[in-house]
Amino acid sequence: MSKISQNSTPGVNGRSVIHTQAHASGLQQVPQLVPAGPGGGGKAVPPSKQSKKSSPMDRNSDEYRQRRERNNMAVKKSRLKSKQKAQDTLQRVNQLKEENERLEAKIKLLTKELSVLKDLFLEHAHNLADNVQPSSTENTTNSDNAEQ
Amino acid sequence: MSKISQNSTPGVNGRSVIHTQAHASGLQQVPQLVPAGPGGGGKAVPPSKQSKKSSPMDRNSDEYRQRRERNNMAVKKSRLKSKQKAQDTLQRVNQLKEENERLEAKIKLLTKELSVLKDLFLEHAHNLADNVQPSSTENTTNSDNAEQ
DNA sequence: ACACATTGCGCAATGC
DNA sequence: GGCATTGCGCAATGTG
Repeated sequence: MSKISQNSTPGVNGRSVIHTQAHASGLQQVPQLVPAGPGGGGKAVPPSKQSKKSSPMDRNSDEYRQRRERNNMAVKKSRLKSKQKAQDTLQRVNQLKEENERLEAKIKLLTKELSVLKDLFLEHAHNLADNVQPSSTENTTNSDNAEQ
Repeated sequence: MSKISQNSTPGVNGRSVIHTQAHASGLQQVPQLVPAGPGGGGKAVPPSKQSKKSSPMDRNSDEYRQRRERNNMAVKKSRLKSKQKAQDTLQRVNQLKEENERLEAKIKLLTKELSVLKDLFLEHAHNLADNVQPSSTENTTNSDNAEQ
């Protein structure tokens, strides 16, 4: 399933995306294209409000580019980590399932052992009862266990 | 290696992003903005090569936009599902952990019970060996059962 | 050919 | 100011 892709070019400084703002609230109007030409100044903030601090953050600036690249790395890292964790969790499930089975088996064994011993015990009691005197305390010495 | 498309198109009014293509590879190129009004002359594909089948798929076309929107929905859905699954898995872990503890407790109990019974038997054996008859010191013949 | 599903990736907002 | 997370859209690819 799925493969990966070739990565971004290392040394190449690839300005690529324009991505007009449209984030945050999902919807957005104002097409607002930022010419952002190579030498073009990023001074194209819409008249609505050029808030955002006080600088539209030129998408050309080296600093911007650097920040982006760094963030991209961080994102990649974070996602990798996340994926790893998910996988670990999945593994943990299997592990627990296995252990569960083990325990269940052990319980079964112990239960059986117990049952045998109890039976022996009962038998013995009966013998005693038959041999010795039929006292009045040995009659309903029954204790059956019914586990689920 | 590397290459593929590269075009740009305006984000146009209702739409949101511009995204000057740069996927798959570290391409770049000037943002090539095109006014691209609603019906605007979007034809902005650079002369480099409009390979890709035979249609650069205008980012303005309604069809393109429709496809995008649909895909966005699908993506959202898929991610939600994925997240849900992850959460379920996490829950499963807790569930299993709980059950594990339960089982472990049960084992402890059974083990103890077994031990008691065994001791009882041992005592008996001793009595027999010593030839001691069951005088009237039977008091530990008590059976306590406390299972759940 | 076609529609939806997945997935890698970059951007931007936000958390810390 | 900086990395970490997260929602989101795009495009490539997978699947039926």
